[in-house]
Amino acid sequence: MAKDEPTTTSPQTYQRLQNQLAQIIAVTKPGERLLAEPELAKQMGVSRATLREAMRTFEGQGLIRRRQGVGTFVVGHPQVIETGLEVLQSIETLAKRIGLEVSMGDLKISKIEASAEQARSLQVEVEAPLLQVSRVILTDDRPVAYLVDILPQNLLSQEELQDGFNGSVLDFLLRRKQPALTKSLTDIQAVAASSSIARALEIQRGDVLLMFVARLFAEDGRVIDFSTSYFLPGYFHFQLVRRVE
Amino acid sequence: MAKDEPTTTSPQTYQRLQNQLAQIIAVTKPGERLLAEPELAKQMGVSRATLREAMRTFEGQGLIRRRQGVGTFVVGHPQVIETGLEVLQSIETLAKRIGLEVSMGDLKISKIEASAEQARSLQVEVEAPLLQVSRVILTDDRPVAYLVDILPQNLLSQEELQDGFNGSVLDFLLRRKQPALTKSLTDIQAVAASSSIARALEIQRGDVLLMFVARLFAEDGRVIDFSTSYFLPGYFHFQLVRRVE
DNA sequence: CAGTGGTCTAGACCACACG
DNA sequence: GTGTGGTCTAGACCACTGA
Repeated sequence: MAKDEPTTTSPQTYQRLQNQLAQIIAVTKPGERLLAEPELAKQMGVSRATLREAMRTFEGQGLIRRRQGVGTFVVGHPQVIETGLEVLQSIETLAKRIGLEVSMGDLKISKIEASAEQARSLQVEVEAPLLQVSRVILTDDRPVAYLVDILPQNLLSQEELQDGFNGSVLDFLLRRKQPALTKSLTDIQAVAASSSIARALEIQRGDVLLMFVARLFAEDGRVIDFSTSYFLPGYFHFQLVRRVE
Repeated sequence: MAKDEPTTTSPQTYQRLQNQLAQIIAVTKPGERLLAEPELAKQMGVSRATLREAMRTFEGQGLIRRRQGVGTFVVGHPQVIETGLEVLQSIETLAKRIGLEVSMGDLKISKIEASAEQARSLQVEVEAPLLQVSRVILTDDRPVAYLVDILPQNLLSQEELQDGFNGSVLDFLLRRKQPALTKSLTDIQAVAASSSIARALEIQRGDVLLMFVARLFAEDGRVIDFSTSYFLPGYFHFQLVRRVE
């Protein structure tokens, strides 16, 4: 194991704190609340800022969940959504396959005009009419993914989405069979949560997220859907077989 | 585009700051230094803590680079290493293919004993002798990836690595042809940089990183190498074709 | 050595959830 | 209202770099 080799004489305060916090979290039952930050900071003999810094780690691992106006809670070990990346599947399909219950929250469907980037990705003109579908995936009342689909309005009207829409644009398109889909070209990145996404996922701004940016292609080569997906670490295991040649 | 809809009356200070900072960075030539933090904070009328918070974004995007004891510098737009994920290739090979110069820094080769996790991943006994090879990839003197390979000592001795070793364990194994490699099973995650990794990559603790955890398999099914790779966002574009079925 | 970023403090005010 | 987490301040000290 690679060790931290501090060139300083004593460990940083936040590292000491992290150990103490790990203890506290370990002995706290899932669902229970931690002491309020000012109180906890006082007990541990540090300022609130330092305490919060130490807490970031655990928030990032999904071990605690902080809710403004309510408190900080210990989270039980969640069930992980494990999947290969070779085949494009909706989160809903994935979850169903492993017997995990997921629900959708915060569904927003809005008409927008193509920005320069969107126009390029979707192979349409700038300011072309687009439909934007955004939603949050929850498991056990916990937001774990934030998904945004953007597609030309002529491919999917707001009205069509009313009946039998489970939230997944992909599932909807697959069920409709028209146009026929072939593949998705996905870009994989790591990003820090912006304020709006942090709010949607009930995490802190700056927290780490895995992001997929994908273009979905039809048989005729058209781009049908431009999607951006944000995943909380710890709740998903994306795997991939890479060939050696 | 989804807008931030602040329920509050005025935007947060750090958001205003980010706009101002974006301006400053835009008009500063790559390689030039920004004003010192206390000075900059004073000019912008905020505390240093708030300024630093606003700077995190740009650090994460690789637009600025902070070096303790030296200063904060504007970074020119780097060349992106773009690649599909289907085929396992070393960073060195990738870079060469697109004509990008990379160098290796901070090479460490050490003998360790298998931890429980490592033993499981490599299919060996706990405390079995392992070789750990860690290194940093630099382009243009900028650390962009931190790579750790762990493999059984009987597969690769410290001595063997002396001659013609470019840093890539994968390239070395491929060149040796024995044992024959078949595939890599890779797990994709997003993580926050720990103190030690932040130091190696010259970023801030907590900054966002893309992480690959991979097991490399030989023809006979043995696990030859257990590797962990950390990538700075902005310097790599990992792409993937996902099948629809 | 002087000047930089890295960390920490004590305190304050705000936005939010809930009764 | 009360109590929570979210943000911000002014100041301090430390660790690091390079002259």
